[in-house]
Amino acid sequence: MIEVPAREESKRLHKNAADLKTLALELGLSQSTVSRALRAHPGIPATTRQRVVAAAEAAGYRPNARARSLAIGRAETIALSFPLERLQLPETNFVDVLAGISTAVTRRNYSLLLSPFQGDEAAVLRKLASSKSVDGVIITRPLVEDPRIGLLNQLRLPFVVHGRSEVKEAYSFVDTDNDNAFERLTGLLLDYGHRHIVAINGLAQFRYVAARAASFRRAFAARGLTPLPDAIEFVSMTEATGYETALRRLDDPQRPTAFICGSVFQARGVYRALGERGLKVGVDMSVVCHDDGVRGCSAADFVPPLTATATSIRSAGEQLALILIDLIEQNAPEPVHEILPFELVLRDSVALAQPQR
Amino acid sequence: MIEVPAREESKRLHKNAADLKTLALELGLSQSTVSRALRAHPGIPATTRQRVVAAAEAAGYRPNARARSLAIGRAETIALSFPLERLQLPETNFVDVLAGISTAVTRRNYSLLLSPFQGDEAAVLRKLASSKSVDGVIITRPLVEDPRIGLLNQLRLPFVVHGRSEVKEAYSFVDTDNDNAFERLTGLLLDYGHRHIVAINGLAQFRYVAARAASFRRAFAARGLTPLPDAIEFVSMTEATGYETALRRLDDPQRPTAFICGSVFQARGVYRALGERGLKVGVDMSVVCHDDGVRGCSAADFVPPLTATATSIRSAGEQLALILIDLIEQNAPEPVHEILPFELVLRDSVALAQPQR
DNA sequence: CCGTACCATGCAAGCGCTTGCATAATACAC
DNA sequence: GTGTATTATGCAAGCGCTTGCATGGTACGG
Repeated sequence: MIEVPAREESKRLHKNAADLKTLALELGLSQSTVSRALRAHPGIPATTRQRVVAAAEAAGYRPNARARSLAIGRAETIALSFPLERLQLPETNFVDVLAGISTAVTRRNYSLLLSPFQGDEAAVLRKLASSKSVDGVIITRPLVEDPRIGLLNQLRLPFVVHGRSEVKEAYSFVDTDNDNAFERLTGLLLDYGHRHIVAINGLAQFRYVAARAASFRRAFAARGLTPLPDAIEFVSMTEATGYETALRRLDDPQRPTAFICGSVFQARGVYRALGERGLKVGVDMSVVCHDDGVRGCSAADFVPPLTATATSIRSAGEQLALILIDLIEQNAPEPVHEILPFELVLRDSVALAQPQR
Repeated sequence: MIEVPAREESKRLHKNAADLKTLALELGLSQSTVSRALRAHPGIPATTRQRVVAAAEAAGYRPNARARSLAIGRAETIALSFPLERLQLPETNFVDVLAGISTAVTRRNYSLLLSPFQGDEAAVLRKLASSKSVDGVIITRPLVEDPRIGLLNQLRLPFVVHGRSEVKEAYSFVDTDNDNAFERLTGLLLDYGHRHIVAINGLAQFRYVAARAASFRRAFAARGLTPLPDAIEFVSMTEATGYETALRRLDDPQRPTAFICGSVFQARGVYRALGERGLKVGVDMSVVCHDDGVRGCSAADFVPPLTATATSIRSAGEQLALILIDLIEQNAPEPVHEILPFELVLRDSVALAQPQR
């Protein structure tokens, strides 16, 4: 029996036991037992566990995360690596992914470290790996041949990619079904009789852009048709480029009858251009879009409402985090590949193609 | 002289020295010296330092952040506590703050932990404090009487508030100059002859909302006028509420001649409502807005462009992080109060009030 | 050549937690 | 009553770094 001095007793009331040691002392137990009790290790009888848990709660004790992570060799933290610009532009997709990641990370009792970079992402990844500040990392926007995949494999830092790359190495990813979404949108316009369709796509370096371009052509091919050689525009995903591109194509003597946009932002720009040229969406011109936008900047709020393929970017974020944590905890020995479905939401932005003008 | 076995030598080439110990061994120095050299402590001669730094770089060595933070008692990490919804809605302000925080945190060689909550923020803050995962926290959207301030002071967790509260306790904050911005906008409309102005404000529980309401009245008072009793609407900061509120006020027999909005989102809703009622902004009706929006959803892109007060939310974020880190590192013993200026950008959304209808 | 400085480096004790192994205590079988 | 399982708990060695203090070595003035 250990004599607990009265001082200790009063201490318990006054200050939160910040310490495993103090807590153990107060309970008259060893640190090991207390530690194991808190983690519900087998071999600790329920009565002891309850006593310990109650005391910990009363004292407001929580294990020091730094010490714990040093001891167990894991930080129970993952990082999201991203170019800082994705926070500067109104990249709602990114924010949506972030929301999904946050949710899942919290649910699994992990923490999320934000790791923005400007310029040299590889250096940041190297630093994350060698300083062991996180157990794994999520990377986004893979290039067609993305060097980060090789690097991370070599650094042995668990990672998951949002999107796919064409590299031969093994890696886990979560991606939306771009391939079929763009094909579906294109098919829709073709079935409405449109032939001169302009696809406002993203920048060619990204894999998903290539995938979308291919899907576009596939939809034509499936109907025994061929798009015009300059049907696809490879530009950035902003309102401004959507606007400029649309304007340029509208002023072309060969004016298209429909636009497919890669994002709501581009679509917003297209709407603006059409407005300026006095063309009514869904009457004089058809517009569709991949990416439904997020609440408040949503395709549904366009005037007229925009027909679009919607995917839950948020759940992509959740999957990314969950898969990464599984990878870290070895629950998933094999690389995981997940392709999320999309949904086509018909609204009022598509008209039957004019017979001929 | 220590005999370094050949194996060690080859090891150096093959695998990155993950360890202070190994690195020290390779250099024939003690851990202390290597550690101090890397941190550029005084007392380590330059030649030694260079040798050590070179070896560390060659080996790709970076101190284990977990061990370091345990040893120094700091995590060199701060958290941003926020309600998860702020990532779900297109809260561009929030993202802008986040961008600013990210930038500053990175610049100071700290890390940023994202700490979203749903429901009980106090519990999350308590956990952050007791598990010592971060050295400090940024909180946002203070209430008029915000209990978090007392809590954090009591937990002795350094913190900075984005915005102000009315609590008596000491705390550091960064805020925009809401007080004067709303007054300026109101004054502008009054000077254009408007008298029946509706202010679409935020929810009353937030301190900045109260501040804006007061400024609104102050502008009237400064001209010997009084706003109508129901001039101020306390609603949420979304497009939908902007729309609904505007519609309701437009259909009121006492139709206002001008609207002031608390955010671009509300303003977007107002524009939509006006469109539906066939009213032309800047001709039949005047609209101004506090908050310039961010690129791509900016007041400048409205049709017609929206007159607004602009503040750099991003630099608010930077200040928040910098101040917090100073607080943590004791560079700022006193609470810091920073009020950021705004700028009034005149565009085309304001007309002279009709003589009388 | 000695004493005092000062310089360059090392020793070892933490930081607070986890965990393999050991140990005391109890239960059970015979 | 003895031997063996089983149970409940403790010991102590880390995890990899920092840092106060100690130490051996060199420089320098007298």
